[in-house]
Amino acid sequence: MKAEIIPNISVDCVIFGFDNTTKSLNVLLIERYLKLKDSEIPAVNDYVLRGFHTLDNETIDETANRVLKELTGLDHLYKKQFKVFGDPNRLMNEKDIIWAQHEHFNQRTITIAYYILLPTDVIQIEVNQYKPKWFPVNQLPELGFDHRKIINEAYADLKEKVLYKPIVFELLADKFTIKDLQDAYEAILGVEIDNRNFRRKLITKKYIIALDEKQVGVSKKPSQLYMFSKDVYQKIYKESYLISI
Amino acid sequence: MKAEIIPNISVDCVIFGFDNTTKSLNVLLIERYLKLKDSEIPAVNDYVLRGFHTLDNETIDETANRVLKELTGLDHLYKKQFKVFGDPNRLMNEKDIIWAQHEHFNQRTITIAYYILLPTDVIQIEVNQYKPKWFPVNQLPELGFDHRKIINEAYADLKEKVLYKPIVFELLADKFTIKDLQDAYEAILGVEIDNRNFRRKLITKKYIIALDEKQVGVSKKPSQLYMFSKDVYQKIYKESYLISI
DNA sequence: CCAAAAGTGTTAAGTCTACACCCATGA
DNA sequence: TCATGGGTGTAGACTTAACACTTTTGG
Repeated sequence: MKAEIIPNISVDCVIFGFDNTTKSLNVLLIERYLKLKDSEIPAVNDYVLRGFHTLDNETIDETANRVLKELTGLDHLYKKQFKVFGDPNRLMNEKDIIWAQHEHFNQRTITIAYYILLPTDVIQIEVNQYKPKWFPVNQLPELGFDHRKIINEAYADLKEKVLYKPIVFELLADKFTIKDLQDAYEAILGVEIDNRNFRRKLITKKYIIALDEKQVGVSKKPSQLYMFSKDVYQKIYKESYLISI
Repeated sequence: MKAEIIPNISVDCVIFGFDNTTKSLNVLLIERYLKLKDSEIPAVNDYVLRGFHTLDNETIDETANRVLKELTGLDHLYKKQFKVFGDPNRLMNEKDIIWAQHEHFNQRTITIAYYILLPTDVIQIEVNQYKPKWFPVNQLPELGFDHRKIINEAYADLKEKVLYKPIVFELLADKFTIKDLQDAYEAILGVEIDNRNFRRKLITKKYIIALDEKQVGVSKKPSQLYMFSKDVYQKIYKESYLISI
């Protein structure tokens, strides 16, 4: 029995990648391109998030995993289901309608949106059949459907969560420097952070563990590498009820 | 053109009410009862959350509003869409199957879950046709479908959010005492809070405003009433980036 | 020896924790 | 005048913010 597509339920993934070199928080997008035969200029030519319709025998998380596997080749990425976009008119601008006719989907679809965190360099986008491209979250191209809204809401959620959950680490390699951490926070929050205070604060944390290793291949003083211990973190933060409204 | 039900998409609402008298965080549930003609004992007799299927011309939020209007008579309650429950086998235990046959819904349904915050005493449950009942969140009755799971996840989300967002106030009347606030936090978090430190901390906040009013009708020293100013809160917290992981 | 980024210290202000008694009121 | 819960103060530990220079390294 082959699994059937559920036509009105989809999953869209906002893949955030932190680029350590440019210190930029990026979003992975694929092109949406359509040229009708009677026209010179393309009828649709913009970017969208990758998404799939859910199959009738899979969970929502599994749908998200399929999207991720296809686009990144990876399993087990950090992913957060953050909101449903279900406005009846969400796919109703001109290009979306042209596209929907061409792709033969028509009825109202609600989409369950996830965001995903990873360091950009763990995936090789060149070899992917969908030709995905990274765009800085603050310089997005023209976007199809309601995907600009989805990305903006994902980003807002990320900005909030990053302040009180240890999710920055998902944007970095397993071994990172304190500067990397700071760069990631600065890129996400769009603020400058005092380097001395930041180091002091973070190095004191028990779950940020100095390794017996330094950076290699840099033409300057190589910096100390650290790792994040989820286990230690969870032990410490089992119950800490600091009300900080 | 009459709006049609979307058969595979529903909205379920976890209505949390804080009862100031018993100092208990409660959940509003309705009974699910079914007696088949050939049997003495009811085939189904448990409690569930109230939910509706989404109509094809309404947003998800509007579906949630319909649920709330019906169950509480109120609009404009604080509501948070927190998670989608879409496991293909989520309605597959014995009673759920009997119930589904009886109610003529069968196919896989995904439900978009909200939680709602209000003070229990703003609604009169006795007059409602569905005979809803409050249950302390820590003493839930037997629950149908996957609603125990939904409630538990709603509660977990609430516990987390209450620490860094000003949502406790949604559980209290517009005018409240500092003790009320403390009781609400204690009920939600299941901890005891030092009264002196709590008062000091909260009274200092600019957005917690002392009124020219005291409690009336209490047979002891009447306490000072306060209100929460959302405006002041938002002005203060426009951008405060304290990383507290 | 130079360029580049890593790494470091101090002070003052503010916040958190722990702890126990007096006070104002209505009955 | 009493019972009840409202309301208060302090000291020590800790955390934060603001601020600029020295050190280490590879090339």
